[in-house]
Order: sequence, then structure tokens, then C-alpha cells
Amino acid sequence: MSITDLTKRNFTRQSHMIVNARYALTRGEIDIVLTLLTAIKHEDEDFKDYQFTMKDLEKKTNRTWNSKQLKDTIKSLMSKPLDIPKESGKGWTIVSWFSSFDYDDNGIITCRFDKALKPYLIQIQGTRIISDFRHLLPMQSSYSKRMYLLLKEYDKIGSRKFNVKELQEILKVPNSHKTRYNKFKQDVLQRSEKDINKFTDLEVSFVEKKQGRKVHEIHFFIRKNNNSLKDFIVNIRADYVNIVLFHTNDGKPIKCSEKGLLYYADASNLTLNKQSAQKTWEWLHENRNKLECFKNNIIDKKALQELQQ
DNA sequence: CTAATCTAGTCTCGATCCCA
DNA sequence: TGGGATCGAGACTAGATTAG
Repeated sequence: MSITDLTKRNFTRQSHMIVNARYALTRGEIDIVLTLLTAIKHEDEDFKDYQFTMKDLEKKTNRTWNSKQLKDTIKSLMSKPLDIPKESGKGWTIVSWFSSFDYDDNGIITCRFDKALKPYLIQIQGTRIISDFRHLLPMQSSYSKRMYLLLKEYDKIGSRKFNVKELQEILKVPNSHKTRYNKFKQDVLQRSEKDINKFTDLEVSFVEKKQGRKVHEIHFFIRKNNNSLKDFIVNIRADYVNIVLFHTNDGKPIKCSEKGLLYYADASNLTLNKQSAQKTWEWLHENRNKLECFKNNIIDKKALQELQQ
């Protein structure tokens, strides 16, 4: 009989309040948190005690753990509460991730999320960020994992602005990063850009906005990571239906129909034949960095509704 | 278990830019 | 033109992580 609560589920669901909370965890700590987030089921009405063995944890996190390592990580994790600002901007909530962890004689680990997290993890009010654990796990930097979640929140919108100071607060970066922007850029911004593009379903880039000489805002651009032509076509058919993809050299706008076929969105409404559609898809994929539909930060209504749910 | 490697954080240096 | 702030690169340290 298996007692493990670390099932094959790979999705984590958390409130935007948690994603945007202020906290800094090491990679090991954040991996423990994310692992246990996958144990929470959508239909759960309350937290239960989650139980698993070291083997389960190793299998799930794809790395080795020993009891001392685990104990040290948990102790450190318990000493790092979440700082959740109230949406009004005035108040705040300080809450621990877990209320207890237990490692018994039989090697079974039992843990319990803090009750106060219930509105942020189970009966979530407002925006939810659903992320695939398998994308988060391979990223080596904890900042990359945080940045991924922060950007994932806005993936349907296509861009996100950060005030540099606020972002540094959210990530709780050390003073050296605050006083040295270049260090912050190198270790946090560029590192997470690289990691996210390499490991996750998002493809991101950023530009700096300056006030005088000082960089005060970062604008991230977010779109789905289409490494293969196949994924690219699936993505366009899903999210960019009847949106101008690009204009041909002679000025005709091209769109993708609900049926997934490319057509000229002019008076003719002519659908491209199979051969030229194939060539056009390949061209679109090769030139995906330049496409109009990605440049204009498309906000489609359906995505916005989902986001506001 | 130890050694090698990686990561985070701090510090220094000269170059560059803004503004008075 | 010069002071002050910022930039970018690199050296260094402590600590964490991984490989053998």
C-alpha cells in the first residue's frame, strides 16, 4: 500500500497574492514548497496532512535528499515567512508556509500547510496562477522560478511592467543587488530570461526604461515558447484566431481562421492552399520574433476573462 | 565521506553619463 | 569642467550542491 501524497500531478495552483508576495527562498526550499503545492487537489475543501517518503520526494524533485539536508532545509524554510501586502496597499499579512513538518521512525514525512494560506491556495479569490511543476524544477536559480511565476501571471496579456524597486522587494534581493543595478540585471533579469526561455512554456524578453540615467522600470514581453513548428502552429490556432499575424509584401493581412487555416483578411477572404499554407507557416515560425501579432501585446477578451476569474 | 563545482553576495576599479 | 551617481567587468569569499 502506498501512503504517498506526491502523486503524478504536476500542476501547482496559487493565488496571485502569493506569487506577488515578498519572500526569498533558496532553490531547495522553493522546490519543497512547489512539490507540496502539487499535492493540493483542485477539489480539496481544506488542507489535509500530506504524507510522503524520502524516496517519493527524491523521485518527484529528481535529486537526492538525506534526512539532515531535509531537516536543515525545512528549518530554514520555516524561518522565512511570506510577506503578503493587502490589496488596498496599506495592510499586510505575515504567514509561514507550513505549520509543521514531522519525520517519523518509519521515514514518513508528514507536513501541514499553515491554515492562514487557505484563501491563497485552496479557495482562491481573484487571479490564480497555474504552473507546470516540470517547467519550474529544472531552473537552477530561485530567482528564475519566482520570475517565471510572476510572468506566468501575465502570459495571456503578453507583457508585464515592473518598477525596479518593487521587483527587488518582491524578490527580496540582497542590498548588493539593490545598490548595483548591473548585478541585479545580470543575476536576476538576464539569468531568469535565459532559464525561462530554455526550460519553460514561456518565451520572454525585457527592455529597460530609464529615468535620466537610472533604470527605474523593466518591461517584460511574454509569449508562448514555440520551439517547434508544431507547437507554434498549435499556439497560433489556440490564441491568435482572427488576429492579423502579418502583412504580405503587397500589403495583404493574413489571419488564422477558427478552423486553423490561413487566409487573406481582405475583401477576398481567400484561404491559402495547402502548399502555400505550409510555406507560410514555416516562414511565420522562422520569423516569429518579428510578427505583428506578438508585437502589439494582444489582449484577447477570452484570456482577460480567464485572468479575472 | 571528500573534492570539485556552482551560486550568492560583496567589493573594487576605471569608464561613462548627468547636471550644475 | 568637475562632482556625484551609475555602469560593466572581474576578483574574491562563504556556503550550497553535486559527483565520485
